[in-house]
Amino acid sequence: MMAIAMHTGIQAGKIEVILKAAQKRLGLYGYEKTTMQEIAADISMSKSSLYYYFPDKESIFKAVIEHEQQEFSDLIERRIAEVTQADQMIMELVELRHTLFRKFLNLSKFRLADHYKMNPLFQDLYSRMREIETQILTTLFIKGQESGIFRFENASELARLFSDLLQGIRIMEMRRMSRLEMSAEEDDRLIKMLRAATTLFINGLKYNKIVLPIN
Amino acid sequence: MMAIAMHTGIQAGKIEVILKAAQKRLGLYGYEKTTMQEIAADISMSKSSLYYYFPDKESIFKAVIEHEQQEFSDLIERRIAEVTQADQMIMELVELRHTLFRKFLNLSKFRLADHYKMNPLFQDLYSRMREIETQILTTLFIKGQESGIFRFENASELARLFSDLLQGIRIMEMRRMSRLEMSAEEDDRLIKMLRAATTLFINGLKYNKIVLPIN
DNA sequence: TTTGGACTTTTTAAACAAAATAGTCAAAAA
DNA sequence: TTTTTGACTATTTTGTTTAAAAAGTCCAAA
Repeated sequence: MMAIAMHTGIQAGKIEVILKAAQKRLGLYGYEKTTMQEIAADISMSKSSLYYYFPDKESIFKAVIEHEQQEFSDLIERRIAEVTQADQMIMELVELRHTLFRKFLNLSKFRLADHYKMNPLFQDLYSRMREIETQILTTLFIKGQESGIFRFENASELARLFSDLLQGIRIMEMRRMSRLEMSAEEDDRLIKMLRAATTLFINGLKYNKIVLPIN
Repeated sequence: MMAIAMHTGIQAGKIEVILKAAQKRLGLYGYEKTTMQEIAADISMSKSSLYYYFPDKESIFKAVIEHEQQEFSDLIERRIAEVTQADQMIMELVELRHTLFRKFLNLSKFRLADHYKMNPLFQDLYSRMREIETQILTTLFIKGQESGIFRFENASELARLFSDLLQGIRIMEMRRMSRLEMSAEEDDRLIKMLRAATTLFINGLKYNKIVLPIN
């Protein structure tokens, strides 16, 4: 989005209008059930005009999701700065991450059935988000280690393990759910599971005297 | 298999021959790529004869897998009896479970891509296996609690959390793998991750003074 | 620089035919 | 009476064709 705007000198206003319309359609019908025609009609434009601002359909939705993602990263950074202890920061991260998870679930109608064969587009963005998460976790683990509350080797491996483990809980819990949506109770249950796992994980790290056998 | 044998008085010998042939084909080509014709040909029988011993294709493969499953349960029981401490038993369970996981992976060519849309048949058996695992874990957690090393509430919820978490690690790790098989290094990495998670989990339980917020 | 109408190309959907496979049955063999 | 088989039917999968929908292009006009 920025790249396009920069090398062609297109006004950002129109782009935002397009993205907003795309986001709305994405939330209501999902990627595949939204046509360029419809987006154009929503904002009283011709389809061709969309192609003036974006090279293809994918780019539009990519921009929409990247925007969400950026907002998340910023939020995390701000919130985490408010806390000083590593273990509290980790817990905070888990909470925020879950909020985003729920949001994405609504946003693009991620059902678990779609989850795997999700458009490569989403796959990419999704995995990038997990990279960001792992990155943040790594720094938090190191912070905890430096302040003397955690003991372990290889922070990034540990971060990945933790991230996988949380993702695993999400997937497992979703498999048990009614296929089409997540109820408030199911959501509540999921976040409780995540909290419990996090508590245990952090506790395990705190009092652990042995070197973990990863790598 | 037993049910059929019982109410019709069929000799068990033939049934075992069929199951052995089916198991071989299952390992080589998987469920969908194995035809009744082929199984029959392998043991110089006509297809119709298979239907004398089994009501349908599914039943044959169901019997094959149930057999594996039973062997696993028995093995677990024997091995666990050899250890006295709950935490060691849990670790032992994780190791054995991984062995079975690897075996199934080969046996029925479970790729992660198939994993979700796996035949309902396997879905059932698979989830039953996880039930067994959770059951065993529950008793082990209670045992640990009684001997005073663990502190928590609701053992069965805890067991499910742990079981999910391990399954999640498996899934996540497999997603990163080369699609068609699991190499020795990948297998090694996976079991190390599982061990690390288990160690942390157990440690978290051991020194945990807080009540976990599940339920 | 931006837009829209006419156009081409690619993807998806539907309908149908052909092939492969699961499953049935009655008669023959053991 | 139990077991086996070949000939049969039913169901599922695969492939092909065609029509429709949607993506994407291009150029002249605003």
